[in-house]
Amino acid sequence: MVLLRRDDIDIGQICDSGQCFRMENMGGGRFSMVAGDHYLEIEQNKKGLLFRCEEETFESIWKDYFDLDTDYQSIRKKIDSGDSYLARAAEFGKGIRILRQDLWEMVITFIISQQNHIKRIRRIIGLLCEKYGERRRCPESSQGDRRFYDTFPGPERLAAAGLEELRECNLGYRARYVKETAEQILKGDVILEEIAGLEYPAAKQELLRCCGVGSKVADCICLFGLHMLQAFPVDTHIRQILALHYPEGFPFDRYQGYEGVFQQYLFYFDLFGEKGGAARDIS
DNA sequence: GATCAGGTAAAGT
DNA sequence: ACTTTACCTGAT
Repeated sequence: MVLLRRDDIDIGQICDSGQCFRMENMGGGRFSMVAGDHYLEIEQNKKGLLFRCEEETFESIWKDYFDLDTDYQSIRKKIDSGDSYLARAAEFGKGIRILRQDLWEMVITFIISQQNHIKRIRRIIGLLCEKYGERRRCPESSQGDRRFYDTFPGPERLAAAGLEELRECNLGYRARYVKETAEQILKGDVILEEIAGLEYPAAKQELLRCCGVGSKVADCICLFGLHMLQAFPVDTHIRQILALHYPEGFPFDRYQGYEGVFQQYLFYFDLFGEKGGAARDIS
C-alpha cells in the first residue's frame, strides 16, 4: 500500500480524459485499472491517493506510469495570461497527467478509437481483452468486486485471429486494421522498439505506415504511448475548439514541447467543462 | 430514420 | 496532389 499526499493528480479526470480506456470508476473515489498485464486499484479522497499495491511495485511501475516526476504546474505557468479560455481549461483539468502507457496497446487502442466515442471504445477493448488476452487473478490486496482481469493481447495473438472472429468484438471495419497492423508488427515490417528511439516527426511517420493509422491516431500514439508531449492530436472536437476560440490560430510556438498537454486540457474542458463545449456552441 | 461519433483507406478528380 | 466516399456499430 502506498499513500500519496498530493493534489496535482486526479484519477477521475484521467479516467475520463480519453487517453486510457481500461480504467474503471467504481464509485466512492475508487478506481480499478488494467495496464498491459498489471491490475491496480486506487482510492482517492481529500487526504490523497491510496495505491493498493506493494511499495516496490509502485516504485517500479506506477510511479512512472502516472508520470509523477513531471511538474505539470510549471507547464501550466506558460499559459498566456491574456488567454482566459486556455487558463480556464487548464485550471479545470489540472489533475490530468499524460500517462506512460504501453506503445503496442496504444497503437491498437487508438486504431479502435477512430469514428468512435469513449463508451464504445471501452466496450470494444474490453471484449478484445476478454477474448484474446490472458485471464489473471486480481492481487490479494484488491477490495473491488472484480476477482479476475484480462491482459491486453499481444501482436501474435491478434495477428492469428480470424477477421470474422475479431468482428465479434464489435470492431466493425476496424477489424481489418487491427489484424493487419498486428501482422505488420509481428513480421517486423513495423518495429515498435525502434520507433521508441526516434524523435517525434520520424516516430509519427513510421507509425503512419500501420494500417488504420492516420495523422490523428499517430499523434495519439505518440502522445500516450511514447510520451511525446509535443504531439497535438487534432480531432473534430479540437478542430471546432480551434475554429471557435482561436480564429487567428492557436499559439503553438508559445507552448512548444508541451502542445499535447494543452490539447488534453482543451479536450477535457470541451467534454466536461462549462455549459456544453464548442461542438454544441456552434450550431 | 437520418445523422454522427475523438478518421482512414481507397477510389475518384 | 488534393477531394470525395464508403465504412461497422450504436446512440440520439
